[in-house]
Amino acid sequence: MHQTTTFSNALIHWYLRNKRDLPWRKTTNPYHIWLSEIILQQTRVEQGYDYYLRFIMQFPTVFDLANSPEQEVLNLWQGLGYYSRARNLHFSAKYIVEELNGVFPSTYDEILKLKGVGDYTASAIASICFNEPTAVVDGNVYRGLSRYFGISTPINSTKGIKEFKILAQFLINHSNPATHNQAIMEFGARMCKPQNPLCTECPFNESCFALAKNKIKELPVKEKKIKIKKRHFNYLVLFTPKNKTIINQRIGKGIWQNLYEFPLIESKKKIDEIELIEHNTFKELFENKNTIIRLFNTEEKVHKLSHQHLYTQFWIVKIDAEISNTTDWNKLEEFPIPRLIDNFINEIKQTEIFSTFE
DNA sequence: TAGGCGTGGGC
DNA sequence: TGCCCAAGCCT
Repeated sequence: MHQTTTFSNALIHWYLRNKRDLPWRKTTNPYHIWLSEIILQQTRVEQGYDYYLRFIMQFPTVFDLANSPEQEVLNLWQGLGYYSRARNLHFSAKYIVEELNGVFPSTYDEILKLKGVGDYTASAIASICFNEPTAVVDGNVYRGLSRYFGISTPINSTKGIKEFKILAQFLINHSNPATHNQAIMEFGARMCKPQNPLCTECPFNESCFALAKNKIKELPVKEKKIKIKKRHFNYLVLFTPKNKTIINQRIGKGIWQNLYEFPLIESKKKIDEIELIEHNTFKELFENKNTIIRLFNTEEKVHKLSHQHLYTQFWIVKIDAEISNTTDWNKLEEFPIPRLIDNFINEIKQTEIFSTFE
């Protein structure tokens, strides 16, 4: 017990002198901490920082979040990725308001029931906001513990997940779990980094297993590599005489659920204009219409997701008459759209294709 | 349970 | 360039 207290005290001592000044570290409001934790899942601080400030601004309380339409939440989340986080955030806000009278749950077990909240996030909120001594185990903690103690159990195996949780729980400082948890994560993020950790200035460098055995680069161990799927996307980008286009919402499972995009034709491989206009989706939209088609990008634009590479062609389709179910080009910003589409829109707005309609 | 789910930065 | 990684969770 003495040893573990020493470990935590050294950690906290380092943290108090080296921690970054971050907005979510100035509050213990569970709603705010919850927002920050969801935003920061699999996301760097620098990337999530502005999103956090905008969410606090636009949805100051859980009631504001619960009472907004999902589309507004997704719109604010746009560009951050892993959009199920935003959908679950909104779902859980409604649950808190409707089932819990707007009172944020105050124990690990109750917090864990929120959709989108797993072991890590429940531990973080319970410790930071309610002083419950439940240890957080995120990527930083896996790395720090596996290196310092020399644990080579794969961190993404069932066995490893259990093992590291038990160790982290053993090490936690019961008199100050909030600071301990934030300290061990900050330590992994800033000192025991994945590449080029700062071992020479590390407070644990005299007793670190990985440093002593020269195994910094081998730890932590992660098993399996994901297989990248290749897909070919063809977007039909309509321009009508009155500056309208068509966008659809993605429904069902898969990527970008509930976000919007141009009409999509997916193909097994790269296709040309002949194959495009023979496709049913194209016919349903434009058969018997006067169309002028032009491929916007001669090289397929490759958009890389964590599990898929999207080889994308944007087809400009101009017609000479208005049709139904269109959206004004100037109102696209009201819809949540994936980065790939957003990038394209910003690009085309700078071309003569767009300016001829202005 | 293993696979699916975004985006951006670092080397 | 290609690969790894980032305050994970859901099904």
